[in-house]
This record gives sequence, C-alpha cells and structure tokens, in this order.
Amino acid sequence: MSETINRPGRRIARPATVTLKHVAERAGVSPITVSRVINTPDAVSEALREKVGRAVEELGYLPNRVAGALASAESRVVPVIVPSLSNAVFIEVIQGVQEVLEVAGYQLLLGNTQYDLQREQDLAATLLGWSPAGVIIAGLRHTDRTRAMLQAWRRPVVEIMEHGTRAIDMNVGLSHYKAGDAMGEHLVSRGYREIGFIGGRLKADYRALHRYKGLERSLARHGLRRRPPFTHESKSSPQLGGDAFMRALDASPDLDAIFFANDDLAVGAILRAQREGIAVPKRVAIAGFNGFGIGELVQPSLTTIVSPRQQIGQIAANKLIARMQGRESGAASVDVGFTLRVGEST
Amino acid sequence: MSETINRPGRRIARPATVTLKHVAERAGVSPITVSRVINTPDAVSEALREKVGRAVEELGYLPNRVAGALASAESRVVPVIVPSLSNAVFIEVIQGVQEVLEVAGYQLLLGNTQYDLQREQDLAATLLGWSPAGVIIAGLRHTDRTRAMLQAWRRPVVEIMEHGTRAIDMNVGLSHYKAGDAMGEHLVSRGYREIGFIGGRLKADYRALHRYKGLERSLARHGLRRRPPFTHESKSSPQLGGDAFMRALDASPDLDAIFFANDDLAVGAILRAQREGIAVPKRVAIAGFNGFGIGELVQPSLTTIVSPRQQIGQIAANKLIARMQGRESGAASVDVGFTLRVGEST
DNA sequence: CTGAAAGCGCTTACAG
DNA sequence: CTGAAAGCGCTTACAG
Repeated sequence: MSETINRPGRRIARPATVTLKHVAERAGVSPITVSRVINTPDAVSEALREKVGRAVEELGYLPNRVAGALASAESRVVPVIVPSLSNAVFIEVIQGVQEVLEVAGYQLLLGNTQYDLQREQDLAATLLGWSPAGVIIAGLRHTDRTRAMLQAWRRPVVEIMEHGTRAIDMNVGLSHYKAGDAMGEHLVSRGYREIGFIGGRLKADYRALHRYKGLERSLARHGLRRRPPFTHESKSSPQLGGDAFMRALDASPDLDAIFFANDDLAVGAILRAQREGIAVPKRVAIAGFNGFGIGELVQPSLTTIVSPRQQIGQIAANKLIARMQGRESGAASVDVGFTLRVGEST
Repeated sequence: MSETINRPGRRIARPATVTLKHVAERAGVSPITVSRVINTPDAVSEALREKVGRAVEELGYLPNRVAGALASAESRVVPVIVPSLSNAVFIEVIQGVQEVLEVAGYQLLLGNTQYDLQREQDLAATLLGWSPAGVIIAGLRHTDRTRAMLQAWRRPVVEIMEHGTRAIDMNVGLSHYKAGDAMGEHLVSRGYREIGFIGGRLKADYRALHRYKGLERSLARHGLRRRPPFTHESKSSPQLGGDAFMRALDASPDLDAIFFANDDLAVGAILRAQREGIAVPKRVAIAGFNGFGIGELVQPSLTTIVSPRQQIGQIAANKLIARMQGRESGAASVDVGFTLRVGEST
C-alpha cells in the first residue's frame, strides 16, 4: 500500500492515499466537480452526484479535512476551552455544545486550562492555529495576551459561564454575584443569622468567589456577620464537602447555615451530616449551587441555585453557528439567569 | 488588516496573516530555519533560537497547524470516540486521556456516538480526515466498515473500556462478563437467592449486557433462578434508578437483591429506599458497578465493582503516544481488571 | 452546471 | 547547523 516517489530534490515514502484526484479520474470528471459534489451536493446535477458518489464508494475515499481547511482557511472545528473536566458543570456545558455542533457538522476540540490563565493562553494560541470556525471559552477573565489574540482574530468568540460587560465578542452566562446574593436573601428570610461559606481554590475559581461576594453583600444589607470563607486547595468532591463541613462546624460551632460553593460539596455535607447524626436544617442549614439532580434525592433534599448549564452550551453553540453562517445571532450578550430551588435542607 | 491580492485567475481578500515567511524575513533567515526553531529547537543554535524567537514575538506569529499537518501528513490531534457524555465513566476516561495527551502536546478531538454504531462510522470517517496521529475509540464492537477503515489506516488505534481478543490494534479494558460474574458470586455468598438485574438500553450498552450475562452465569452455577433484566429506555440517572427500583420491587416482591447496571442507578435506588423506608440490605440488597465516590457516602454505603476508569484513559493515551513516537508500547492488549468494593448495601 | 490554474502555509529530503 | 525546491490535497474565483 506504499509507494516511493522519486522526483528531483525529493524522495519520500508516503502511504498511497486516495485523493480527490483519484476520485475525479475514476468518475471521469474534474477534481473541482468532485469537491462540489461533496461540499455542495445541491448545486450539482443528480447524475453527477451518482457518478461521483459511486467513485467515492469504490475507492473508499475519505476527504482530507486538513487540506480543505488550508485551502479555505477555515476548518469545521470549534475549540471549547474550559477550566476543568472534573466539574460536572463543564461536562454538561460541553454536552450542550457538542449536541448543537454535531448537527451543524462541526467537530469539538477540547481544551482544559486547569484553572490556569497562562495555560489558557498557550492553549488558545495552539488551538487558533487550527483555523477553527469559532471559539467557545469559559470565563470573561483572561490574560491580556489571550484577550488581544482573540480580539485580533476575525472569527466569532463566545465567552461562557458568567455574564458581564466587556466581553471579547459574544457572551452567554449568568451573574454569580447575584446568585450568591439571592442565596443570602433566602437564608436570611428563613431566619438564619450565622451564615458561613465553604468553597475551594477561590482565587482560581473566581466565579465561586463572586458567589461568596454576593452572599457577603446580602449579609451586609441585613447587618449580619460576614465571615471569611472556609477554603481548601483540593478539587471539589462530596467527600471533601463532608470533611470541610465537619471542620467548619468544629471551628465555628455557632454557624447555623452554610452556603457551599457547589452541589458536590453540599451533597457531601448532607450525606456526612446524616452519618454523624447532625440534624439538617435544625442544627445547621445547608445550601448549594448548580442544581444537580442528586440534590433532590438526598435526605433532606438540597436547597440550591439551578444554573442552566446545558442551555449555556447550546445557546453558545447556536450563536456561534449563526455567526459562522453569516446569520444574525441575536444579542451579543445573554444572561441566562438562575433559579433558586428550595429543598428541605434550609 | 485585510489585503486584496490580485493575480491571474485569482482575486481573493484574505486577512493578512503572519506566516512563517514573514517571521523568516524579519529574522533574516530562511523559512525552513524558522520551522526548525519552532519544531525542533534543540537541533538549532542558541543564537538562532533567540533571533527567531524575537521575530515570532514581535509579529505575534501563530503557527498554522493545518498547513503543518498537511505538509507532514500528520496532525497532533487524537480523536476520542465515546458512546456518551452523560455517563461519568466516559468523562473520567476522557480526563485520563486528556491529561496524558496534553503533556505530550496533543489535542483531543471529541466524538460522541450516542451509542449508535452507524454514527460511530460516520464520525470515524470524518475524524480520520483530520490526519490524526492516532485514535482512541470505545468498545470492541463496530460496524464492519468502521473496522475495515481503522484496520486499513496505518496509525495506532486503541479500543478501550472492554477487554477482549480480536482488537483492531491495541486494547485497554476489562471483562464486564467477569465483573458481573464476580458480583453474582458475592451476592450468592452473602446468602441472597432471588437476584435481579436493573439496567437500561442493554442492546446499545452491550457492556452492561455482558455484566448481566456474567451475573446469569454465576446464578446458573449455583442453580439459582435467572430472571430477565428489568430494563428501561432512558439514560441512566439516580432519579431513574430510584423509579426502576420501586417498579422492580412492585413487579417482583420476592427479590432479595438487585444488581444495577451502574452506580448512578444504584445510588438512586439507595436514596429512594431511604425515603421510602425500605431497609437495605435487610429487605433487599443493592449492588452497583463503577465505583464512584458517592457510593461510599450514601447510607448504607454501596457495594459495587470499581473499574479503573481514569487509568484506562491514561494507559490508552500512553500506549498511543509510545507508538506514535516509535517506541514500544508493551502488550497490545491490557486487562486492567476490576475490584469488588463491599459496602453496607449487601 | 462544469473546468484550468493558482495558491493556502507549512515540511521533507536532500546537499552543503 | 542552514537553505532552495517541491509538494501535501484541497478550494477559490473566475470564465464558459
């Protein structure tokens, strides 16, 4: 299956690939025509479609997307750059993006920054080298170079997860600050007065920090005590949530409610409380953020803020595709909002 | 930022991109040299590296990976084709793959077949068009054309999740049949005699079916009653697990143990049992498959089979990279095995 | 509806 | 350690 080609100044052994040219020869048409049959079948006669289709079949031709991308200066690939894959939130967003991209014939190129903005910058540089049709990237916060790079790039960019002004191009997300504030209001309205916050890596996960800040604002509004967050450095998990919960109660026995940075932690706390015989919400109330299904099943069920995760991915992908296809994509910035889901835990 | 180029038979408006040539001019060297500095910096003098590096900086040059891939007939991209993104198992596998690929400088191209082998075939055809360096694909079962396509392809392929003979190339996984058998043996040894199985979409998710078959074999060995599986058509979730659990007990009150196709379902059943006041394992034992962390936190803790998911991804990626770099990758086929984790639920 | 020519931005395989 | 020439497999922008 391998042939050696000899030409002046060149001698290479490449696997004998079936190319557009071979298909064209077989079908007795020009390569251009084959290209058309493949890319814009509607602009071509039925007879041609059939003739070329047969040649494609017989030769087992696989279009070389790389060559196509180089010639057209655009590939049907969309990088999705997220800070983490261990957080189910991003998985659901990716799912939403993937669903929509697939239907439109685009491929998803996965980038994981691990909450590191420098890594994000390197990743963005590499991924832009693929001439993608557009980019979806988590967050509004980037290095100056990343921003400059994406801004200078002349293709659609959607920043997701948080909603704000000053987006590079398009933006789909919600206000984490308002979400934290809303949870604060809920807890206060339920009569809780000694309210704490548990969350990890708040420097990197600044959206979680915004939720904390929102909570703080709400507490300040009611003249309640604002405590520093109980933090940790490992990635969130139910196990960690349970441990952090016990530590926090130990350190601050006066706490009567805890807002967790996410549902993973909060669900872990509820399960741990159950095991330890700590009454929730009687001894201490527990609240989360995300709205994962499991929160409705644990006992007591979890009060949490539901973010429309999959929807964020879908909207972002749809806006991207609209713009890539030259259609209008609606408002540049979309606030998808959030919902407070009150469970038994508060 | 856009220039119009006029040449015989051609007139296009393309954004003015900085290319290798521009960098070469700026640095006063040839494009080949720039290419070397970028791709094999060790094979180049310190002075050159600096000179070229400066030009790259000044011009904000981003290497065009598409052109590179076309010229070298290989891209530093690896498609990972999985049947689902809503199943955490595949997420963890993807995480493992991603970690390893990133370090080696490869990008992950995500493919989701939605448990549809025809879609898998189309996806594989498209993704091979990207001249990837290798392919990771879930399962040993594919359409004949997919198999033929991957077999004819002259680059490394790793089939993951299940272990078996007759792999296309390399294989990393475990025997789901043996896992089901092992769980059967465990349940029988605990004294359970009326053992059921709950799992969905067993035709598509044939690995879950293998676990059921393994259970059946174990039951047959002990002369115990083999029941048809309780199935459903929606995707697995704790919510669904709880519902299916109630339905199964309703339909077959004599059940004294249930093996769930996965931990999502089993955890849901445990939480539901708790709400309904059904004693686990006294009234009915519950077992799962996966080994997710949450299973250790629910009450009673879940007996399950732990599959090394992240490890599967890592091993697969490492084998791929070894082969792509021309190194030996060890055995073509790796059985990663599984562990029975006995909790309080059996 | 169909085709000839040129070019996309790199890398390869030599020679020096 | 460095460079000139050719080519990777497509698509674009015309003309017919």
